[in-house]
Amino acid sequence: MNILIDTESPIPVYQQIKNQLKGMIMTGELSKGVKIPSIRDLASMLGVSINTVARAYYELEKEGFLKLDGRRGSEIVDNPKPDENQKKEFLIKLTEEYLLRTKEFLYTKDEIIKVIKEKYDEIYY
Amino acid sequence: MNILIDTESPIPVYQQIKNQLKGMIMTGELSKGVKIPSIRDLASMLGVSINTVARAYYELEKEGFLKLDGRRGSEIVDNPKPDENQKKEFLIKLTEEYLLRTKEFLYTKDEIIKVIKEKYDEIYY
DNA sequence: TTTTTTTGTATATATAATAGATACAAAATG
DNA sequence: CATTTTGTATCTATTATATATACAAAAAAA
Repeated sequence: MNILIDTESPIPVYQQIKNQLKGMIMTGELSKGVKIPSIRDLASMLGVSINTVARAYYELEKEGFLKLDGRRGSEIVDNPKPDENQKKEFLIKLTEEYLLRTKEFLYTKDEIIKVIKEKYDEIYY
Repeated sequence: MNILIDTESPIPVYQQIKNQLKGMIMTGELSKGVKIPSIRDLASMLGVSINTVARAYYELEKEGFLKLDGRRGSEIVDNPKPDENQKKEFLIKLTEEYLLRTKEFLYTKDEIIKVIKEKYDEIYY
């Protein structure tokens, strides 16, 4: 369970947790039936309050990724295939946001693509 | 004066304004001595409150980019050359954050670069 | 000059989001 | 049983963002 928290990021912590878990679920790194750490344990591992993790889990449950089964712990209930349309839209939205932010220094297209190529493998593997 | 506001973005509006202006100043698109729109005019153009633009201008003044001269309007007082190291670091940080967020759906390098190429011109011009 | 408009500024407020501490009850564990 | 561990609920602190509105000085118009 390798979750990275960036406190400098404008993305709230509960979302960072949620999104990284979601990625692990959709790729099958966390697969159906697997028990995930209790809210308390993960909170303690990450050094955040239990409510922060609880919110991440709660939203993942709402989206059908896992089940918070009473007080029996939490486990993955589905590894949905990402909706291709939604996936495409998401990338577009993230990219627009990203490029807008780069305008603080105004980079050339080539500069940006170069860094993407350099960082991609580092982040993805 | 082409400033884009993304209300969906986690980046606050006043920062979006500030950062895009900063970009224009550093590239010389807005150069020394140029009068920039009044706080009210820009606020009205962008559809935000005057305080939001005022905050952007105020912070740019604090950083030495422009002067809010009493009630005589606002003008650019400097076109600092971006520190190349800082500029490079900034792009790397943004890119890492961006790629980390894309992991919610896991894209190929080519998918990402394709969208970057498609969106770049749209955002930059 | 006098009046009107336009400027940046200050204040007070609404709203929302984030995250935390803490207590609770049900289930699992021993 | 008793204890520990679970998710849940509640209440609160803090901060950030953005707004409306009023103000006074300067500029522009009359």
